[in-house]
Amino acid sequence: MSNKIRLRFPPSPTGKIHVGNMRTALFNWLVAKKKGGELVLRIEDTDQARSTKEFEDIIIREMDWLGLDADEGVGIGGEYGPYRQTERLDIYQKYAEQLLESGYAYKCYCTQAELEDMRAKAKANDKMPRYDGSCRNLTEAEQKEFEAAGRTPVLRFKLPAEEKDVVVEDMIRGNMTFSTSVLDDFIIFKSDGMPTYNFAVVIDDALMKITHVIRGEDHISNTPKQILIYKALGFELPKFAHLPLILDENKAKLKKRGKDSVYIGEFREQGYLPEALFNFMALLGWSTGDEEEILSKDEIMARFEIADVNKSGAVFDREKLNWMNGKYIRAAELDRIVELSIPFLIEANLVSEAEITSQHDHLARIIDEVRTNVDYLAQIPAEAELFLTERSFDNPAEAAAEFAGEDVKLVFSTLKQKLYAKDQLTNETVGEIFKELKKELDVGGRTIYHPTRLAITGKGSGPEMTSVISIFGADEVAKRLDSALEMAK
RNA sequence: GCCCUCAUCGUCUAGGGGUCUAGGACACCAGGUUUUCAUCCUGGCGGCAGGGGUUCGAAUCCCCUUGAGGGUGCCA
Repeated sequence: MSNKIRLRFPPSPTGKIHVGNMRTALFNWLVAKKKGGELVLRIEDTDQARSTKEFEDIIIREMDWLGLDADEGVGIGGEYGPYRQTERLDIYQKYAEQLLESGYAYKCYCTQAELEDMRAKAKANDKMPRYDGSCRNLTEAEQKEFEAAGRTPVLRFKLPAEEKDVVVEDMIRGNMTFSTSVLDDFIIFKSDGMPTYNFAVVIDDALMKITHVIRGEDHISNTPKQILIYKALGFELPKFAHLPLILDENKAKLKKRGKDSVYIGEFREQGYLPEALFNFMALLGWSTGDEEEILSKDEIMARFEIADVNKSGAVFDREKLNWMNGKYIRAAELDRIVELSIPFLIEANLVSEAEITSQHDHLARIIDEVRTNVDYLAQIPAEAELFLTERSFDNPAEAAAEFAGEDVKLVFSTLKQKLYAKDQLTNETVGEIFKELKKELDVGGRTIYHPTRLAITGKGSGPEMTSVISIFGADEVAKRLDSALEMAK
């Protein structure tokens, strides 16, 4: 047995994983890896109505994409398994039994309707909804009676009379005190035979030897209940840290089944780079304190301290993510960006599957040119289109008028001639051509550039002319120049 | 309602009694580079929620108010 620290990421597979959950995974990963500890991936699937294998697969796939590798857990294995809660029922039952025997739990036969009634009444009287404890001291005869009536009991945790205040020590927030008077005899086993969240986490975290529990702020009020269970079972308490929430544009908690696409998969599909999302998520609720915000995984890991995490919620700012992702796209190896961009090009019907090998260098040249224009790779086709399709004018009549302008003919013919005079067209050589053109011809710069751009690309703006021309090559440029002149007639 | 938490530019944040006429990043605006767009560079706009204390001195400490968020489930 080592004294390695052990952390866990325990999502429930009840929806597609989004940045809120993933940021929690990220911080756990950071703390674990930084200190040479272990990260456990546990699947909390006790909500039978909503949990699906599909969502579980998505969680694993997206963690993998971001490089958040667990050391142990679902899909990996380990000595503290199984790691899916539905496969640990016998374990929960055993501890529930123990609680029942030691008097820390009791069976409750109240129906959902009765409980709802109780809640409604409490609300009407401006009281906090608390279970009234009606089943707390049922005799065996009474219990038999309920069972005979076909009622299936739940198990409730009996609040220990000796506990007055429960103090949660939090690595980020310091101490938080809860009076047991605001707690009630909460359910630990549902009538469907499943443990509740508050019960299962404690058993699992204790048995899996978790040393640090880092989770969202939305779990703060669960913590005192869990601490009571730890104590009742004689388990050692882990350290807790509650992260500030990631908020939507309305400053509300991100919803797992919400409408806004903050799902990790959507970022992947839109061509965000994992290291950009990683970097961005790390900066939600945490910062290095200095001015550089583009940080590698290693830098983040080296500088991350859980105690430095903020206490207040952070709004998810897509604009800033876009900026950061664009930075990463421009800084990345071209080959990688090309590989990642090709599917988008195929999807947009700009190239065929068959062409990608023969056209590879040409595509790479184009992608390299247009990457400066995009925030994410799904935007590549729109930018690359003009290089991969026939020319089309937004406004043919206006273009024709432009081509009919004074000196245009001269500019085009001189340009053509110079293009063929070079044995190679690169940004540099094309740049020289334009310099010569300006010097030799007595025309304004606008008369050179604007009609030329319009003739070649059909658009009024776009990538630099030197790139445009060197990408198209002399023949294609000449062809387009000629046909532009035809339009002017 | 009750419990808990939080509170610096529109957003993400630095700041932990004097060096703060509050620093950076995104966004926005302007200028430069590119005779275009974008990239890139420079500059600008913009904030300590309010009120009381404590102190020689408060963005920083305390209290109250206000606001926001979370919880209040046989969801996790």
